[in-house]
Amino acid sequence: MLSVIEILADCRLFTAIPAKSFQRLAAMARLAKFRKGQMIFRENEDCPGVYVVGKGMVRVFKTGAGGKEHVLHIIEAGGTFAEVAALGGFKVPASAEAVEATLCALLPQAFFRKALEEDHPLCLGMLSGLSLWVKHLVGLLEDVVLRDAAGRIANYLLDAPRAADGEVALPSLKRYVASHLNLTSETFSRTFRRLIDAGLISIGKKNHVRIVAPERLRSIVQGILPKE
Amino acid sequence: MLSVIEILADCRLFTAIPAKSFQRLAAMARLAKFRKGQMIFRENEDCPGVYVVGKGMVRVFKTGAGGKEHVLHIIEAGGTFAEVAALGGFKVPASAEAVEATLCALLPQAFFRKALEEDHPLCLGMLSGLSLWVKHLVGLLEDVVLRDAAGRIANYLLDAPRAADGEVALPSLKRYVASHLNLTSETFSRTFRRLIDAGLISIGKKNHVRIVAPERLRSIVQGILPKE
DNA sequence: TGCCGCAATTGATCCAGATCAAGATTCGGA
DNA sequence: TCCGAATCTTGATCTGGATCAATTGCGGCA
Repeated sequence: MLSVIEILADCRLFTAIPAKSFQRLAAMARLAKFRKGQMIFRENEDCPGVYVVGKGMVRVFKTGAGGKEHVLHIIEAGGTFAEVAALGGFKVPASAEAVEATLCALLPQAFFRKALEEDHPLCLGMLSGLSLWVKHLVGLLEDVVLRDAAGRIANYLLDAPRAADGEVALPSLKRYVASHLNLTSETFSRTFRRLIDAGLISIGKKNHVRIVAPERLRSIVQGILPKE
Repeated sequence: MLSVIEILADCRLFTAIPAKSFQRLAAMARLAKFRKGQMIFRENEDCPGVYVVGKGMVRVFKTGAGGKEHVLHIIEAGGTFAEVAALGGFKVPASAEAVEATLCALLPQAFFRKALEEDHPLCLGMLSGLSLWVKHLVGLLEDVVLRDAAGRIANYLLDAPRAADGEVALPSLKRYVASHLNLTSETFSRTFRRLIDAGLISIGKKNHVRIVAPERLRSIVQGILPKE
């Protein structure tokens, strides 16, 4: 079983902070455990604090009229969520659910804000973390607004972290990836197929994708979609 | 002619910071003037620093394949742009153009980052400013992804700042508002008309809109769209 | 090993909003 | 005041992706 310390040490957001700040964070954190499928919080609830994922997977999503969902973010080990609401002190703007059994470290909101006020390096670290998050959001927006289905998928594949063998692993259900890209799973499936048939990618085993022709993928991202 | 001090004093982002920090910012700032239609910077250029608008209007937008544009943000007096890139130290992720003759204060990037490193209260202020910006972006994303044309316009009108007489002023060209909501100006025009015909809003003079039935508008935002 | 249930694929249609194409207004400048 | 250019409106058509509807595939479990 992971400890709070281990979880925090693996978190990107906190890698750049000095040992002393780290100690203080670790001291205030507590473990939070969630079953597969369990809701962590719902849109508009008070923000409990900053969550750091140690193990498992969480999806953060907005729900619209008629129950339609849009996945804002899929967080795996080392990632954080609810930082923004904790920082700004407002209600959480989206819902979070554990996609599989998940273990998190929770930095309670009040403690966290206090630490920020007293700890300048931590503050700086958070600033650069946040600015990355904004960049990511702008990228997402760009995706949804300026690219077609093939472009979004291509962009997603090129941006995704590659495993050692050069393949990218799709996180959990394809359905969630589709929603993240604002596509239905049907369209995702069809477009994915077209990319395979065109020889741009091929599937390895079990949710793994091999990128065969990165340059051609890149041109799709730019909006040059290949004829059928 | 506005001075740097006056511009900074009117800026929301810097209202919460102590006098001393303010002085230091003012000392490093310089004025930047732009003609109507002038480009301020283009996507992927180095970030010159943080711009604070004192007078005029700036639109920040992304350009996609085939020259399609999407307006991320329209900034008027008191607003800032390029903060995120300045903070994170990366290239600007979008282009900026002066929609009308515009006067800005520019806080050069290197100075600004230095100030952040040494000035804790400033840092805290920026953090909460940034968290608001993230919230705004998430709202935009929600808009584009979960709402139809009528819902987006209704939401925009309800969120927009009201003038003293309860009317909202559309910033400059309708075309830019449409692009901000990811609509063509044709669709914007048509949908706007439907809202007027349904008696939810009415037009005052010169780009001013009166909200007649806020509750009904709100229900449209939720996704209940009124029959023709 | 065979069944059950969820996910993924595939096919057929539908629709909101884009695009194309004219007019109608508005506004700045001489 | 009038003119020209740009914006805005309105109408007709087109289309990417959504929706509806079966199948197919796969992983866990008794």
